[in-house]
Amino acid sequence: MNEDDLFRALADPTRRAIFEKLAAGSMNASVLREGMGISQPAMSQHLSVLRSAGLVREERQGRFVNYEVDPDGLTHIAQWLSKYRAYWPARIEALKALLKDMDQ
Amino acid sequence: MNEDDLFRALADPTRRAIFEKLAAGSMNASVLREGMGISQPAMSQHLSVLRSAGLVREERQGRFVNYEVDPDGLTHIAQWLSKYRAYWPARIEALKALLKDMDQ
DNA sequence: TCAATACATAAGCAGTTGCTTATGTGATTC
DNA sequence: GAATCACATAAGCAACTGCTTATGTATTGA
Repeated sequence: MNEDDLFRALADPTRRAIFEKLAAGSMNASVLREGMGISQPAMSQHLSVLRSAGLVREERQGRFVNYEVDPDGLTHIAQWLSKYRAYWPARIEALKALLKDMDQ
Repeated sequence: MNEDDLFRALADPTRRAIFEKLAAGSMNASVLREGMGISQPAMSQHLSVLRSAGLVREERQGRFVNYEVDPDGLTHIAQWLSKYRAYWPARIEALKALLKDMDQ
């Protein structure tokens, strides 16, 4: 779970779509695959990449494997991003709102 | 300058190193290449990728081309990240500090 | 226990990536 | 204006990626 794995995992649009879908709520690999237009092994491989990047974690439930967003990966990106805060324009309203949320 | 270009640009460790070096201060491609162990064309190609991703911008100065961090790319990543704020653990102190900086 | 289900792994392949050397293009300097 | 310097582009190539089909491995239920 290093920086390289993280950015490389997010570099693929299909994996970002999977991640985004999981962010809406945890689900198993089969449900996750619905409407994505890829084979079952492809999904399994993508989930493996996301998992070793720390973006997703799994929990076996019977013969299903439930996947959910792992905050660790997101935290790592936030830390990477924070290194460059000197370059952020002051007018990022969305981010300001985010910070206010975090103060609660 | 879409999301795909952004994450794909950051997926390469050499490009992240270039970006990090530029974050410490703008400089031209030759100075940037010092100690990086890649050829001049390789550097030119990396800078081209970073530029079309919106992470870096250039300004010709005589026969030199000065490169600097483009805040647009970072803003875009921050926006992407903010979509998943629901999953951030409350204890991200670094980010909290960042937010306080931005309120000024 | 045997068939079915959910998922992972193996193997192979076409397309992409990052690098190199070679060459082209502006800008400067003599 | 010819040589030089800073950088970009072209072409080619080895390595990597993301996909497929085929097969393996747990888990469940009849």
